[in-house]
Amino acid sequence: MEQSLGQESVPGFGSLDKSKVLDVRPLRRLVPLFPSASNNTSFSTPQGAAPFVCVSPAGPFPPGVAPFFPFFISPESQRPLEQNLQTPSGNASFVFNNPISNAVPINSFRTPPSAEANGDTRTARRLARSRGQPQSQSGNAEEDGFDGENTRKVGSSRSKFRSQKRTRGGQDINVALPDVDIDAIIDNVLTTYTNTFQQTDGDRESLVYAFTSYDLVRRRITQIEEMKERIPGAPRTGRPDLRAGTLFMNKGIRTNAKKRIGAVPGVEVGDIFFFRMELCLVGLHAPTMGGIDYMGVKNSTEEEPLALSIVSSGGYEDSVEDSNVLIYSGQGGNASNDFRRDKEMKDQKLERGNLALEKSLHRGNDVRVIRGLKDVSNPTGKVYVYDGLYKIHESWVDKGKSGCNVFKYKLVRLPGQPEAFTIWKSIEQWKEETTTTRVGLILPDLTSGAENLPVSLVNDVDGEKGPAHFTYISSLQYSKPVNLTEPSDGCLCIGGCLPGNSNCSCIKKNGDFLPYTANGLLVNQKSLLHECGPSCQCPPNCRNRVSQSGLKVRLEVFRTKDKGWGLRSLDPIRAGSLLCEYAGQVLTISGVEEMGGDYEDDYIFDATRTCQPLGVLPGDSTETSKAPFPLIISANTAGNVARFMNHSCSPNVLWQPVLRENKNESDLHIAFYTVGHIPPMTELTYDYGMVPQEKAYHRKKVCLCGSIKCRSFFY
DNA sequence: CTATGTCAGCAGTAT
DNA sequence: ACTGCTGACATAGGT
Repeated sequence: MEQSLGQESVPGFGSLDKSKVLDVRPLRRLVPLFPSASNNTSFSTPQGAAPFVCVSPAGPFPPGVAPFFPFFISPESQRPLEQNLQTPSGNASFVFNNPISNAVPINSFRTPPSAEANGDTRTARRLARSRGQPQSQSGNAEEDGFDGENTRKVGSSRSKFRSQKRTRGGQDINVALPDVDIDAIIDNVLTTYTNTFQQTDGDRESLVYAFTSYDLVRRRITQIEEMKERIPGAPRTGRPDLRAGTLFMNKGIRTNAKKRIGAVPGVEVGDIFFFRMELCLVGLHAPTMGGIDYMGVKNSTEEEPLALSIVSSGGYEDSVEDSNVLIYSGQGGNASNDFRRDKEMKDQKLERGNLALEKSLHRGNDVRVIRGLKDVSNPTGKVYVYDGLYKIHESWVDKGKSGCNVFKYKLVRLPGQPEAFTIWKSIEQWKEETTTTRVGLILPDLTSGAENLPVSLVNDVDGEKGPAHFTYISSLQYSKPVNLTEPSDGCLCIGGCLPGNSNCSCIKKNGDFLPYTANGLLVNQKSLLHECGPSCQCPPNCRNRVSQSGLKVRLEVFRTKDKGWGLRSLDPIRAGSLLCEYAGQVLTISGVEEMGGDYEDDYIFDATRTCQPLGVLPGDSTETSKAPFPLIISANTAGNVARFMNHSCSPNVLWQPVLRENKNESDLHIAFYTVGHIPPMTELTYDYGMVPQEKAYHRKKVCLCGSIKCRSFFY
């Protein structure tokens, strides 16, 4: 699918000699670096680019500059600074361009009832939703004891596992389902939320926390659901997005529960979402399915409904060439997408959302627009982009396909807002055109085909023609094998490892969980992740080999304003996605120490470094990453895109030690996963962390990440 | 592999 | 009680 893209879209670089290494100083550092004497080599870019040798010292961090929050930030240039301002005390000090008028509580914002009321009254029986596996013809299907009501509660006296044998395609598998207490996790999230955050509207930090925890819980529920899928008769919770949503809404782990006209505090133009429930959670758009959100607003005389936000998902043929204009169809009339009613089309009526849009046209209030697009990484799914405020310019009635009346509304984007949807359009073109005229493009693929996707190199900031040249390798290079302390054997899952299979030794090592969801998202950060490796029987596409599959999103090395080169993505990325691993040459400890104090390498990844745990499910696992043995990687002369990732004290990417099963040698890798959803063109950063012992190759550097949590230096 | 169909879901609004 | 620009999967149709 994606594999073919790489070579074909990179014309003219096949002749490049990847073995040529330019020796120039790295750029990601914030300390002044001056041209080294080492000369460039015969490597030449089409533009005759000179290797980059120097990064100007960055001045003191300018006051008032946007603090860096994880996973929401669009490129700085596209953000109005004042939107990110916060007082050090954590009090929200957002600047509202649109004063909130007539904020009204949502009447269904329930106060948290007792934990028992949280949805378990339902008897979700979604039985024959199998993916080809035989359903309950096995005799013991009914006696498994899953009673639906208590599955998620931790039974104090219950055994840790409920398991049963069943045959599947002649192969005996043992399905185990560890008890997981989602309610306890939620309670922990709630405690952190209420204790740590002010929850005043406009506090982006609490919004980010609620939002990130939501997806963590959603992934966790998904993981458990995928195990249950393989146990006949086990009750199915159904959609994890809704399930997690209900829990969060009922507990009040959400922001902006009051409806309002105009901008929503804490939500920034360009923020992306992957579920409609996420829009509800942050107060951007309340209806879980409906396309138009509105509320009654008091006029001088009476109350009238006004439109607040719309979600445009292309379901009603709304598209228009100008991406600042949106033609939106009213709601109603199309009974065809609802099986409960007849399939006839009807005339739309001027009621509900349609009436609100009409009133908003006359009142002239701002309307938030969320654009739904097909998600590249997950073709069945959608990604929602908050495209900022629009105004309704006109409305009319059209005849739909079946001759019925359809209301149409023309919305025009307010000027002066950060770019959001338009940048997506540009990216679409950049990716398709091979002879692109993109400003600042230096190389269409700096990997020269070494990855399955091209990685572009751009600089639209200054005159630098590119980073120091290095050999592009996509994984680790060992000078000699390292012996494992505990030699281990791989698993025997010939068809691939499946969730809940307690016979799989790799799954066992991960605490009986397959650490990834079916679409390859990391469920949670672990101190050490066990993937299948060379000694396993499973195929390369095994679900427990996510970090081995190469790049999945279109990455780009770009020139930052003050931090040298950086890494970003052209594609939107879901929370928990694999980004890449840290490739380079594995150094032996003794080898490094022999080099003594003179050894300087800014491309060192030392797996003994420690970071604040990130993206960890509260109450589930609070471990920080810990490698089972020392691993020092140098990407100085050979490495991959990871070497361009800058440090941040509020990162949007986490690193994770991954052990791939191998009998005789160590096969420890460092893989990077996204903490939250990341919009296109957002710089990707991780926490370089602290090192236990400062050595020659750990030089202290001044941090300019700009986060309110900034520790001011890193290694 | 793209389009259309099926179906349970849920928050919110309307009655 | 009713509504809806869901979301995941299944099936059908196309190249």
